[in-house]
Amino acid sequence: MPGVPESKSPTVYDVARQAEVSIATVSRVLRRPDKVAAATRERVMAAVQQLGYVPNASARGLAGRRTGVLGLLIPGHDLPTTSDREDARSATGEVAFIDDRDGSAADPFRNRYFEQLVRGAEAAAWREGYALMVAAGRDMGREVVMHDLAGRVDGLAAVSRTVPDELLRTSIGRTPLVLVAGHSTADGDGADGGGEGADRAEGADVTDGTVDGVGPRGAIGTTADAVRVDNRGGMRALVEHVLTVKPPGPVLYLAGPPDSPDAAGRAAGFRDAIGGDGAGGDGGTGRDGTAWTELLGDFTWQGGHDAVAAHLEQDTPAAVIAANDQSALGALAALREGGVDVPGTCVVTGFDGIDESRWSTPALTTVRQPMLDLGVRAVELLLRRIADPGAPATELLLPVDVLLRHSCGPHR
Amino acid sequence: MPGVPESKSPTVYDVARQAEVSIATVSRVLRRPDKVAAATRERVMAAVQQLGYVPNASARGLAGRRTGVLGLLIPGHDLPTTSDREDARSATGEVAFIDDRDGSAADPFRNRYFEQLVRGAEAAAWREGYALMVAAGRDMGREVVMHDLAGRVDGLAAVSRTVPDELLRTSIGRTPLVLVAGHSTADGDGADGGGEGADRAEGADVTDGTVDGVGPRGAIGTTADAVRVDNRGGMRALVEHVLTVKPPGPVLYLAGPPDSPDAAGRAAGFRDAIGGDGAGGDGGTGRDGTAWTELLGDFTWQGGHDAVAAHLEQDTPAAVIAANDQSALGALAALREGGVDVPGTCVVTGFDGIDESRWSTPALTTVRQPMLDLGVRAVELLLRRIADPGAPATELLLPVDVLLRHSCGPHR
DNA sequence: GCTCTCGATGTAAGCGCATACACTCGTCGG
DNA sequence: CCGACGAGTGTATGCGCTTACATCGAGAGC
Repeated sequence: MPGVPESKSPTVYDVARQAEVSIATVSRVLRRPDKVAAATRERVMAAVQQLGYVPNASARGLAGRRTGVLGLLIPGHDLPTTSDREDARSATGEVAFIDDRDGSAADPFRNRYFEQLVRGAEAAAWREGYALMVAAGRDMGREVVMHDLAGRVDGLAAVSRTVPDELLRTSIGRTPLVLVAGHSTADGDGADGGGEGADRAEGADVTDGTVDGVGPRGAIGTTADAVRVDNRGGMRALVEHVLTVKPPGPVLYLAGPPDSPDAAGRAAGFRDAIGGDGAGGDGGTGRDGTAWTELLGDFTWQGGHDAVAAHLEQDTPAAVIAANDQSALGALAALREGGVDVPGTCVVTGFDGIDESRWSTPALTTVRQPMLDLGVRAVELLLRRIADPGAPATELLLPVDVLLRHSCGPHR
Repeated sequence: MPGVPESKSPTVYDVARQAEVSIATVSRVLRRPDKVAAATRERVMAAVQQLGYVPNASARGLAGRRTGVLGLLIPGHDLPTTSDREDARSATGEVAFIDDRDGSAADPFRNRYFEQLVRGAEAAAWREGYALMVAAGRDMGREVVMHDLAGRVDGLAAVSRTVPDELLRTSIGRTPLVLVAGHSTADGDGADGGGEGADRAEGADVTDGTVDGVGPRGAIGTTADAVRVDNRGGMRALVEHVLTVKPPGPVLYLAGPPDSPDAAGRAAGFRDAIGGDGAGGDGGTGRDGTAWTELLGDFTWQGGHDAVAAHLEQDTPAAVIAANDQSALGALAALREGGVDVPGTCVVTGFDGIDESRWSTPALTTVRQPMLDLGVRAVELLLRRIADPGAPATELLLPVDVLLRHSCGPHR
């Protein structure tokens, strides 16, 4: 290519020569323009433009001892569909016909909330002058991912349980770390089992280096910051609302599996709201006199359906509070089969905000995790930690969004 | 903190000293282990472990003249909800009650396919030893984003129309670039208006530095690689399928707005499939004798509904092929109102694969863009370009997925 | 008129790593 | 027994930038 200076990218030296200044001045113009005389500044800027100079981030990172990059580790696999469908299809290069009559093929990443997380984190990072690097935790080579990532970033936000705590601790080394409570069905959080008061729902910073090990903060828990979602407070708020709008009559709480931290947090929220006696049992009378019963579910449609159907044999509830959407949808079906009008006779609520909840009949009132916010807060926490590595571990408890829909009747 | 070596991160020098070798050997152990004697290698690895050494990516990038990072630029805004809901909410720290009876609040990023794109790109990048950096194009400071990004990555994949072509060209400079056709409703592609043959649908590489300027490749088009989605081929395949399963009777094509490249590509696909005469008009007889009519829609529910409702006054179609899902859903409603059984009397198809299509009654057969694939291919193309900067611009046309659902009856 | 101060700019020393090249020392063919 | 060879390792340089420090002038203060 004769004549065309297709050469290497220009460097500060090239700019300096062009502008007839030293490289230090070039650097100053770019980093702290106020430290340079206006005339000089303009001369340098002109040279930058003219040469199409783009600062080399590696060099900057090396010299400045910071990369200006934050990492976000989300759950994921190794191109799950690539080796199967994708590659096969692409090889033939033909349109694929997919039988989606059961709705299963619609999306390989159902309820894909991570886009929100990424966007929130990216925006927050950018706002503070950082770039965002994303990586998916994979089954194979996790150490490699982590190791690699750790060397590239100034700090790392990891969706909890994406990689084992153990690995986090060893691979990460000195890299600031923030744990992010992930999608509720994919991990545990909200296991706020202790005796904390209602103020935990206020989203205030809770400084604690000694949380009891439950939840996403295991072994590493005591040394890492974390952003969590307030399952308990969300359920409490939801139930309090339901109590004001439901028809007169008993309340049914459709619990989740006992070993799920999510289920535990939500159950605690329910008890907070219903109040009264029976806090330790499976039923009782709430502080406002409302009778309530707790049924054991397993987070599945069938489980919710069967439990409620069985219960209908003996009693008709005025409200079914389910610990998640799937079981709420099952309950909805059972009520329909039992001829119970929803929301006229009985209101129903779910938890999680899965896509299906929006399209059920009636549409399900549910609770959504603030994924965008999670991303934003995680980054904010991370930046705070980077700024002050010595600060005590902080836990942020984010309030949820309650989505009021038809299944709990007219609102307000 | 006395005693605790909370010092800086260890470097190759520390490892070298610990293992009693030179830094070159340490580097070799990490980069090309086969070049080092087994005993030495183990000694070094032990030191690495012991010190918790993590290579500094900036230094590596500087010395190696490559960052090992690819950039992905997706459309987006500046925390759209942050300054409003998020910040307001977080300030109070309380659970937000959102009236979602109309379904509008369910998700700030409806039909958010970008998670797929990111995952595909990330996985493909990782597979080749690269990390992925994502950035959202924002209204403000685009130059800054681009400039910054350009200095950080070895190559950049940009969803087309995320930033102006102009900016791409100037900011990017020498950085390898691949354009990615974005979500169909957000940008244009498939404007394969030229006289290309059916082979364009085969997903083969199409080498052309001289595409007519339509579509995402504007001024910069002739110099950048691109990955596109085959709207035309997708519609053609879909229509061919419909012709084999529909009841006897005429076909209605519900077109999109004339100025949309998407609409143009899909209309062309329809004509490819239906064949016969009338290729230039708004109706005719297909090559298999099927009568067809084209109605002008505008991609909206109402437009689809009204057009079909009006048409029903004079004729009952055996198939309604809509240029997108929204208008297909409108058509579905009009048919229901008109007492036309779907899919018994008339089959219906959409295009785009929006969430609603899955939950309509009957569920809508539609076409989905292979976002995961798009991400994978974009990265592959990018890597190819990085490897051979001098290669002619390549355009990849990806086949779509047809999601067969109840609205087009029993399949096969 | 001379020193002092301070703003503007230049000089030069790394930042941590990869790698070309030099060097050492067995091994092997002759 | 000697030189060529090659595997294994060390030395030294530079990647492009930031920044502490030195330098230089031009007013300000006396």
